[in-house]
Amino acid sequence: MSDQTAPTTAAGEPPTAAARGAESAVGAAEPTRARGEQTRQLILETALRLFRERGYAQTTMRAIAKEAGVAVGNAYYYFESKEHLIQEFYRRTQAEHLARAAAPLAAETDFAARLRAVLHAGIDVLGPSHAFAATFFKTAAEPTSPLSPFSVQSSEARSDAIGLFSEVLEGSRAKVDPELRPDLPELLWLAYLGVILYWVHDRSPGQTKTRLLIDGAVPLIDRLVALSRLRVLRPITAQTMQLIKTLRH
Amino acid sequence: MSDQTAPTTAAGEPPTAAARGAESAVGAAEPTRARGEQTRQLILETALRLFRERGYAQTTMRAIAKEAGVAVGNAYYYFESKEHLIQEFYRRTQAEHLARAAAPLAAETDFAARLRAVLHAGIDVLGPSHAFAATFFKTAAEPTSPLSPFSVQSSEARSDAIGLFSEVLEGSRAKVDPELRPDLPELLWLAYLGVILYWVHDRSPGQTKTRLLIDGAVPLIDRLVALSRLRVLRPITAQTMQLIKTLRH
DNA sequence: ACCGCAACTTGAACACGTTCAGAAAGGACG
DNA sequence: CGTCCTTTCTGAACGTGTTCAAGTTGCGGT
Repeated sequence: MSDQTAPTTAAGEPPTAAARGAESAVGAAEPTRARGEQTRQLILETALRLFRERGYAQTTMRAIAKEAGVAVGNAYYYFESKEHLIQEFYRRTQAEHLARAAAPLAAETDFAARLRAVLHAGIDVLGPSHAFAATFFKTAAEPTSPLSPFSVQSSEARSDAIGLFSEVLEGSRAKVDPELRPDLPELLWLAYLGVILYWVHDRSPGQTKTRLLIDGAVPLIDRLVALSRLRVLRPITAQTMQLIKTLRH
Repeated sequence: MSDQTAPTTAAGEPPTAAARGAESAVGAAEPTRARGEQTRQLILETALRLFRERGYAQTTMRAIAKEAGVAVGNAYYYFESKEHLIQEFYRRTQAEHLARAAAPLAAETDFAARLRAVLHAGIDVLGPSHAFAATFFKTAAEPTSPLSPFSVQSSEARSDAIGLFSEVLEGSRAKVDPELRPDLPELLWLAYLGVILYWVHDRSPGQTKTRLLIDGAVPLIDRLVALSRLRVLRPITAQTMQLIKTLRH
């Protein structure tokens, strides 16, 4: 990205921006990404850095703008609100989670081991951000927020995540009650949300307790899944599945 | 402040304030309740009314003060922050929950029926506030918030709530694995928190789905509790209890 | 009556997230 | 070049929660 024989349209700057093209008309409120792509990135990078350095609440929009060398209003041109800067954080976190989970998923076939690896990978990624992430995860808990994992806006991220747990299941040699199987990935995702919820509240140094939670819960889930085919438990399994179907939208 | 014949001490105003007395020195940051008790009540009543009428976010501190006929600063003399007004809402809700649960608990001895009644009573109390309660329950999800159900500040409310579920269990003729029994009330309370979490996100009219959740989950819990004594499940029970003990502070 | 002190009350001022009317900066077309 | 239009950018201004130095009030002691 340093040479100057850059062809046709190039000013030689946006190397990544080349990979645009397929601007799917999802129809969100975002400005049609073009010249300002660089500015957008600059603001985003600055914001995330400051969040990490000072915490979310302690980072003012004015500080972000100043540090990025733009006016406050400009930040609002690219991001609807301070919260929407977080959304980008989620996106990155999610992407890295997928990336880190890839290796163990390729290597392992045992269901419990796969699940355990994916859960740990998630916390691995989140880990360094615990201090500031915890303070805004509350926003995600608000039902009306677009950041809620159940919201329409995050449906893409959600299905990505659920897809990850689908792969956990499919790549394994676990035997699962056929009635349970189609819904299990979503349940595992819910369990993952539970882990995150615990992680957010986890005050132990290095959040080691969350690790214990994962290591403790995975065998239980594994056994429960196996037992779901047992005669004594079949009715409970069926009943549970029935309830879940009722409660889902 | 208009007439001048004001006699010695009496303006004839504080009839309720007479019932003070036992000012237990808990030593919180609250101002020593005395003359201002009336003002405090006035502000609180006004605030809760406005919350209900306009919603939490739409109610400004200025509006509360104006409506109550005091200065903004005065509201902050009695309540540390806008959020602390919510805390009072919790307290009342909790008290009414206890009150409403009393009757069914006195009448019923079946564990499932008792649990079901208590859960429904909770939602009964919360019901009318769904519109505005949902918007600030997020605050409770924040780990650092004093409103968090896990915080030190709400330990009294917490133990009250857990006590309610203790009574659910003790007043029943349920047979429970002795290893599980001492911790079951807390687990039931956690389940109740889960119900509330669902309720907050419940968009169905009248939150009927939450009712379905209760009616569906109670039999499952009931059966699970019963099964906990079963041979096949004993190891799982034990393992689960072990995990929970590890994870608790 | 007066003093002194603590309880209470005030409203201007602060910092923050957000909005908005308007500049600047490109670029396409003549 | 000039004209027009869209994209990008600006900073003052608004409404909010919260703070604070300064006032007022009521009461016990003299």
